[in-house]
Amino acid sequence: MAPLSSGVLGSLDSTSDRAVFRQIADRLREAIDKGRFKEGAKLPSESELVEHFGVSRMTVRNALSVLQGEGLVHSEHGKGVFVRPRPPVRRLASDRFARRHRDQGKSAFTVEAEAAGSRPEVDNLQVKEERPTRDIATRLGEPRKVLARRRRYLLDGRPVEFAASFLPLDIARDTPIAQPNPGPGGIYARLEELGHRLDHFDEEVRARMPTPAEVKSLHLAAGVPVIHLVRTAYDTEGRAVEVCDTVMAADAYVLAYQLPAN
Amino acid sequence: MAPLSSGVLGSLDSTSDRAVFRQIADRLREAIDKGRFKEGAKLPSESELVEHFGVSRMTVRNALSVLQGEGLVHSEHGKGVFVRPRPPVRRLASDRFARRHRDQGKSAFTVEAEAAGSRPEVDNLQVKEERPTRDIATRLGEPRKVLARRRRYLLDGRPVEFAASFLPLDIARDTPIAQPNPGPGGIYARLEELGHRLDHFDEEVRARMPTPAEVKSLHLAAGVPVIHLVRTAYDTEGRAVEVCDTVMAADAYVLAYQLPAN
DNA sequence: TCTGACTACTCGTCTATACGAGTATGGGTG
DNA sequence: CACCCATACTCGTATAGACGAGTAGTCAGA
Repeated sequence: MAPLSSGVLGSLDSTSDRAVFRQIADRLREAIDKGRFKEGAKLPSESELVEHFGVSRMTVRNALSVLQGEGLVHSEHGKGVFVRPRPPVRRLASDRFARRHRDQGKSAFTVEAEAAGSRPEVDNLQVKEERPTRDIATRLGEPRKVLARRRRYLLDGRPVEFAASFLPLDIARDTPIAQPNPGPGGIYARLEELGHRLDHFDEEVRARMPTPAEVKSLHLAAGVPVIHLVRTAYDTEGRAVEVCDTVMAADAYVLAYQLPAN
Repeated sequence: MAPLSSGVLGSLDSTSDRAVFRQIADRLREAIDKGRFKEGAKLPSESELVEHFGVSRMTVRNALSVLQGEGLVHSEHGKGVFVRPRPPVRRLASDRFARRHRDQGKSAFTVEAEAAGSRPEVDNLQVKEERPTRDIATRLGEPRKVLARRRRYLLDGRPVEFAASFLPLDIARDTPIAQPNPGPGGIYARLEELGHRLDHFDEEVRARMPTPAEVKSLHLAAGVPVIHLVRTAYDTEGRAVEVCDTVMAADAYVLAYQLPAN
């Protein structure tokens, strides 16, 4: 075990009443913030930190778990603890569903990802009829059944987003929307062809910690929240024609909106 | 110590290769999800769980820390571990800065909060001139100095949001905007009076775990992310006249946007 | 009646130890 | 040279114990 150069991490203040594991977490955080450990770099191993600070291993692990909870580091079994690299973020512009972007044969996700130099994939495609949840039913005007379209999006092999669209069955049944691939321009183009000219979208944005199922599905590291976005599409008659419920890995996204001032 | 009724929490599957502390966390999570422990209710104490599951205390604590990280529970020293209640959320509508909402004497925050039956407070008011950070300078068109207005918002005594506005000094110096209270309608009303008619806002929304400073300032519980919103205001000449950098407790907010479909 | 001490509970912190499982490396064997 | 395996490192899980500190209730004494 290589000795830890003492300059990189300070030592503890035994007179302080701050808990030892918090002091260790502070020192490591400072070192990361100051660039002494760069993105992706390996932190000293637990046993090195034990020796350096003269504490027990559980205390060191406690300190590291603080940093994990902050999303600063992640650990890899058998390898070490590493500074978590910031993944490239996908910018979602508020006009991404504007009619003028619906002319290509590819989905918005595919077009954007390729423009950004990433390799897009869509996964877990599932289309079926079902009973809506209370929330979805309320938003859609209480249809008895809905068409549900679920899919997972990946960038360069990494899952980043899980989306579920719900449409009243009387609109979507026996249309291209009920097909796995609804065709160029996506389901919004199909809705307009079916006479539901879109007027506007409502989007609700929340952030929270992921459920265990979301951790699994999106391969989320500790300390990464999710952005939960619920979009409702309205036609020109004021009817809600689709609700899209999306859960995104928060470290992979920034949402951009442009709002008029009047 | 009252015995724990065995029906509420299951027992462990010793044949499973799922870690014991994860199984305990699973059982507690299920019990919470099914409403067997309601919001604000006290979970069994650590020693009760130790006895019930026949494991060591550190294993129980490990399980509880999983639930803390998910934002499901919070612990209070000397009292117990409780199901985290969901605070009332504040809905931020995308038209909240529209001109028609700028006629009252009160700030948008105050008006909204009182309409929702909450007691609003503003805190830590600080107005000063300073050198902009790299990011702020870029967004504002590289002014040498800016006027910074910082404040913290509280609802019913709980801090929920921390906001910092930055304006180019050549716009804001020696105007009501440089006063602690800029007057009715806020700084946007003052900007328009000064001839900077507002055209639109750009908003960027991110979510992440809070820094230790944010945890302290917003009194955040473990497992609560923050929403980071950066809004840039543009006048009709296309000039960026203000950047507002806002950090919100994610469990207290939902952002609502309305987008045109064309 | 009020107050303060005592007690019994809560979670917080820390130590010491043990074993298991994943990863990387080097060296020996075929 | 290619492969396998031993080994030594990583982190993951779990035990048992100790003490500290915050909370709340009881009970005795002023």
